[in-house]
Amino acid sequence: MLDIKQIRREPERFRKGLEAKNGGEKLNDLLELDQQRRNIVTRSDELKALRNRVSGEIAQLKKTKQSAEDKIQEMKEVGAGIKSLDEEIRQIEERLNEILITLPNIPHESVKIGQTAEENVLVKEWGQQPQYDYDLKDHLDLANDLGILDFRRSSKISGSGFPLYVGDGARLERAFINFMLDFHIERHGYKEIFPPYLVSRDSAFGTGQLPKLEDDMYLDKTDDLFLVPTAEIPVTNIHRDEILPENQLPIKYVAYSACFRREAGSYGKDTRGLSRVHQFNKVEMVRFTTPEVSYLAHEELLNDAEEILQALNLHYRVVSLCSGDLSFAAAKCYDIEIWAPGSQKYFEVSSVSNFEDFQARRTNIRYRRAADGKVSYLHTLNGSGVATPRLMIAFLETYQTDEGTIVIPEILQPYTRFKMIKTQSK
RNA sequence: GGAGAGGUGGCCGAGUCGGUUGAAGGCGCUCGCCUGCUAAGUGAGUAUCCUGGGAAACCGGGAUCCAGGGUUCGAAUCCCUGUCUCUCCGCCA
Repeated sequence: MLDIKQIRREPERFRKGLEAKNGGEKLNDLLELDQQRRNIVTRSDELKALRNRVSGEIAQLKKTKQSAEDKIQEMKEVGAGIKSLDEEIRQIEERLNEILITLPNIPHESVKIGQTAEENVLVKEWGQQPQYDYDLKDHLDLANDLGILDFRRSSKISGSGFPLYVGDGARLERAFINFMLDFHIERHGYKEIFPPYLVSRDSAFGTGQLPKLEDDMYLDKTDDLFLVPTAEIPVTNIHRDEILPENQLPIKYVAYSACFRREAGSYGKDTRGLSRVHQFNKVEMVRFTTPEVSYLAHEELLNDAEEILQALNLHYRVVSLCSGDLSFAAAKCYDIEIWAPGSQKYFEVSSVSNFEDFQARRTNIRYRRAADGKVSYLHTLNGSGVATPRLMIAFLETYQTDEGTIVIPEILQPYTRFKMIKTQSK
């Protein structure tokens, strides 16, 4: 959520920012409502001040057994006036809020202005596309032939888009998760969180999934709970409505969670095998920082995610999203795209975002500055570190042999407990 | 799922028959004083949000005692609904 006071102060800056993000033209309405609201609040507050004063007088009169009838009558009218003004305020605030909660965050100054993903900026590449002297399979053929992934049967269980890992495939998936968690905990100093997978409407609103992405989440209508599309939601909401002392910052959490996404309206796009699924596993890093250091933290976060792929020796590139491709809540975002040699494509495995105070405002997470004791909103950031399905794609395709088996790199072997994946016995 | 108890400031905890209670008291914390260090003692301060004024320090007004409604001139205090926590019973991985 954007700050109405800042908008009031520098409307043109916000107008530009919102336009860069293909955001609405509702700024004038917003400012008009804001002005109306403040006028009426002033009138209501004046009446309340009067009522408070006279009520005190009434109390005194009653104490000394004098009649207060005329004052009580007078205050009845004042009370009615307050009630109607407050009702007006309520209605204005409702309309104001409706606009405010749908305005996206505005991009950081370092973000390129652009419309679509076409205009994203390549920031760096790590390693290079590996070369092979034999024909490559894509991950789905590999996995089918090895018997480590069974979409035919999972569709029987749940429908399309739900992976069923089998045997060494299941173990490899679990190895990824544990490897990544340990890596971030031990090398990058994150605290591990194991969060709930169902979250309330408030929580999903807080991180910015609601109201825009309601249709992309699975909803338990009976209890009005959403299955998490990312651990970002529960983990960020850990500190909702809190004021943290500055010396506790930065806070660095890492969480594994299953993630659930309906992927509504994405038919036929990237749908082969694991590239786009309704349920997947992801290790997510979340940081809470002071505003001063959040962009430093953003770079660190990117680095933390990259190191996973470096440790696994997988080629990737990093792009900085242009303004139009940024998510609703993000001020800046890097995507890490991993190379899948069998598919001859890059796949997004991680999104590393700085939300500045946008989520903090929605979730009401603040901190108390050490210097002067003042309270302000902190900054939240998060990054996937990383999502497994596309990691699996790149991994299988990169480490395939000419016999269709998969070689496990040494660093992962303590987790898999095997060095190679061969065809599973049925 | 059934029955009951309860949600007050950073924490504990008091709030009488509704009336200067943003809220006693204590702890903690901050600044100062004092005692050669520590402990003890002592003085002051110690919520957030909205709004008006001011460059700012700050000053004025309003709101907030889980949330939302209601009763009332006036509610932390009464009524209703929701929500969360705890206890007991049932059920269950």
